[in-house]
Amino acid sequence: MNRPPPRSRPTIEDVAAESGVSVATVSRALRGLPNVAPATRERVLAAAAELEYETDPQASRLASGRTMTVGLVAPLFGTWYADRVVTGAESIFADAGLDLLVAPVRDVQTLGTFLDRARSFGRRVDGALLIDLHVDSSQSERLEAMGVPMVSVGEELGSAPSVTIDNVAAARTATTHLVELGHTRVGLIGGAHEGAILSPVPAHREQGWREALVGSGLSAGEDLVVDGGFTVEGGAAALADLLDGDHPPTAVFCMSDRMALGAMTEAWRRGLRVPGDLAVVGFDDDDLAAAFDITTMRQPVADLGVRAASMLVGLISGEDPAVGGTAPVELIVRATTAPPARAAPGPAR
Amino acid sequence: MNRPPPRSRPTIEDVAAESGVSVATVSRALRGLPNVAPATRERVLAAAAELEYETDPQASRLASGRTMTVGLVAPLFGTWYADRVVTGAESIFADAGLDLLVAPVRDVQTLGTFLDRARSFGRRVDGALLIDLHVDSSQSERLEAMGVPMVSVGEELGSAPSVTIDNVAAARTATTHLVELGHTRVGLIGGAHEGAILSPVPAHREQGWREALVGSGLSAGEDLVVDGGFTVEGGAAALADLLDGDHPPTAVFCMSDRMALGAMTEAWRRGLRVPGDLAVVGFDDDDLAAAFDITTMRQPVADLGVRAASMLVGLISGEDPAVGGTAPVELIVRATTAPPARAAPGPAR
DNA sequence: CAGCGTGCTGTAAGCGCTTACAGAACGGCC
DNA sequence: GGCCGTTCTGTAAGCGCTTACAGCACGCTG
Repeated sequence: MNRPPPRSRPTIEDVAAESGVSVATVSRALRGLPNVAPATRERVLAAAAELEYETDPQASRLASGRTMTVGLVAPLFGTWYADRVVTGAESIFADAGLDLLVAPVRDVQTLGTFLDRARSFGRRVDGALLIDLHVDSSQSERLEAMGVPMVSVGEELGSAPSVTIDNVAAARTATTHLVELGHTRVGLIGGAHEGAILSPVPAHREQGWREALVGSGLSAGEDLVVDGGFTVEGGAAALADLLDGDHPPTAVFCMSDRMALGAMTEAWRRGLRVPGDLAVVGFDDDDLAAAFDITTMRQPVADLGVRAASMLVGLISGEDPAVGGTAPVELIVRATTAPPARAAPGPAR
Repeated sequence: MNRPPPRSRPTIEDVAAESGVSVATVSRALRGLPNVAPATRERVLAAAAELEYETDPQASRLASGRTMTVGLVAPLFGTWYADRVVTGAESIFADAGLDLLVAPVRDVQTLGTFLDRARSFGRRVDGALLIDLHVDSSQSERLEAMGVPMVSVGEELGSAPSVTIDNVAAARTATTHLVELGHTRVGLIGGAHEGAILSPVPAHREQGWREALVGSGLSAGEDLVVDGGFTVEGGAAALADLLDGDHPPTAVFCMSDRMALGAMTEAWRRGLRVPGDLAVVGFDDDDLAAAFDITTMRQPVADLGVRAASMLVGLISGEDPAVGGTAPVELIVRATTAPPARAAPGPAR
């Protein structure tokens, strides 16, 4: 079936022989532990370098009980969000010498199969980063079965510390921006996450939208709320619904940039100008927001990754369970917001 | 019967004791090896189930020399392409009991750091899947240092077998589609991959475009070729260049759907109708192509992932090095292509 | 009935590290 | 000088599996 490695690699014993010390000392020297005389350490390091020795990770893992690996539980590929989080996190993990084992979880089904083998997964990692993952309480219990420290990014998740943003405040800021421009009918394009697992995040954003409107004495009626499914097409369809209503809005706050883009294309198709006839605010500040010059709420996603990774590394090395954190969200005003045409009639542009 | 061992996790020895056989037999039974009497196997399985025994992966790896892990080396993390490939590949790997270790390689720099530790990475995996990764010959050499079987997806890569598409033929098909509609000036929006590592793929697609035009006696001049950098913004800028030229095209073939989308928005901004005033063909059939109803060349990306993963699993278990494969590409005609307005004047629609 | 292949099981030697514990060398202190 | 604390180093016992090899029982064959 399988053949052993082509050439026998040097073992720790070879290094010990080469440098004239015991394997224990080599192990200590190589790992930078104290209680090794500087001269000895140098000799060991030289020998290791000369032999091109590299510690066997499997042996080290078995002996130490540490896997030196962290799990990434996420809809890892394909989403801008997870990508940015990982971008931020990976260097932290790399610095800590931790490998990245992924558990792609992209829908209810893959989540189920993951949860089924959570215990097994837990044996392969020292900790796990849960990205944009929402589970109910029974699933949360199965998650705990992993038996390793975890940190959640983007969602509050059971007892695990989390790194998130204040979605209510962010939505309030976005909506207030539109209100301050003079809009009095501000639609909301949101929805449940497509994963079909109900996340509280959309609800929080809706709450922020509502607070901003109600606080200004404006309507936050149900006729202003449409589900866009967090997709481009959904955003387009949602705006169509909104515009076909009795009392269409002059502005919309979308819970994602992709939906904002969808809404914009629907507006264009109808011959409406953005922002002249319709102001649009997105959420995320992803690559498309930049490409289409969309006013949006910028999440410091890479930074969330950094924070979460640092926290996880801390937990793994036995530090006190941190309380989690909330990162700031910033309004980025670009080309898709302006006062309503009627309120401030001016040159077409 | 009832064991009150306050032990942490059960070991294989516990299972052996419980089922009254030796650890060797337990090991064989659990792994489905032959030479185990059916009755014995059943007894072992029952004992393992009762004790909730699960093989320790680290110990197994050390003893067997197999890591039961594959590496995922992907340059454009978070891209639709890598996402689809992994989606296809993961179930194959899961079925083979292989874990997924990722090496995010998103630009020249991360590629460099990865190559530096390629040897080390190779000790942690039994094989590697290289997604959309292009390297020059010296880098290719460092890749080989991994010392494990590899399969490349999307790019020909040194001596590793690869699973790709016929980019020349695909581009030819796309361009021919436009020519057959009656277009005589067909622009090309392409470019090098953003990774700044030169890939032969764009060159192949350009060749296909050229072949189609030249074969029909049409111009394939340099003034029809613009670099769009494989981004939405780049696509928009590229089309702007094209349209500002002396003899603008009535159709463009874009090497990616994202650039096609960019081109379309630029056309819209100028008041041009797609496909009426400008026909557009993209490449990939990614999520945006569907959302914007873009005519495009569909790559069976998930299928590439499946093929590549299967091939890699084969290689790992010592099968003959397969020769790689070429997957079919399909023209998906949607709403962005039509005969040129002048050639076939018709209802505005 | 000796001889032998076949099918199953057990013994035990690793796999290459980490780490508890013991030992050695040394200097300071009473 | 005896005693003790410090530092550094070595010994060796695992970590929990896999697997080469040996052994054994059995049924056939000649």
